[in-house]
Amino acid sequence: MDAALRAIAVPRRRAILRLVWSQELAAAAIADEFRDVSRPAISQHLAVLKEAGLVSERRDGTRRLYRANTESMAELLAALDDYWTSGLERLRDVAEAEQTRKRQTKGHQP
Amino acid sequence: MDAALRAIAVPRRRAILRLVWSQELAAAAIADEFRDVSRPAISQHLAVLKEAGLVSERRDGTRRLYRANTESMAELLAALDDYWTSGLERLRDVAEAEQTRKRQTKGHQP
DNA sequence: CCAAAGGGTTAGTTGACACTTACGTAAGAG
DNA sequence: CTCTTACGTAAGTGTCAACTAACCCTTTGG
Repeated sequence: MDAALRAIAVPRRRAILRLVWSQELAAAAIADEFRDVSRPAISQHLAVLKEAGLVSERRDGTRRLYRANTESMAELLAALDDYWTSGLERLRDVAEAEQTRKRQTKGHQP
Repeated sequence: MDAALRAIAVPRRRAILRLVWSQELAAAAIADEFRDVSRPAISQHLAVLKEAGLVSERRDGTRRLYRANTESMAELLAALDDYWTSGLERLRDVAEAEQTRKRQTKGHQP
């Protein structure tokens, strides 16, 4: 959940996600939509989104087609809905925040 | 929406939000939950959450009681739900632009 | 009035990250 | 094989933000 939330916290990545929400698009087609940013920047954003499980990649020759993983997004929203009301995991979250400060670069998902 | 998303993208702030989700808590009481971080840090997080409209502040003497604004959170989730499916008319243009570019590069290079 | 409790604010540091340019790599086309 | 297309990766840079330490407001009690 942490990776997905950090991913969509960046406006540019939300815009990318919206572009590939209802159909597959090649990396170049996505990059062409953002003239104020270089193509590698878009590629890096796509890598973050893929790492967070929010988009899926499919190869077609030299091209790479991206598509939003709407299922993961639905799961994220459902998880957010439950997050605040489930008091049982409060202590775990405090501990998690503690870990974040000490080992800032490492992340893992269950 | 941008401010709220950036606010909950930080694990520490999510933990704070959960603490004040179902109960009012004073700043000191919140800070006491996080032993690995200083009180001013919590105060700054609370300011960010308040700025994003996710928590409300109430003064009681010298103390300041915070509580999560559950309505704002519901609005955020609703806005997220709509975000991806709105503005879909642009996507067709993007797809057509890609097809046009493919045809042009295949037969004619400027 | 004065002092303490509660808590926000400022200055400065540090690490993460969104970007850039340059290079590397895989898959057709000629 | 060579060239081009389509993309990712590496290295470097600048900016932002999460943090700490020190300081500065309010409010209440004696």
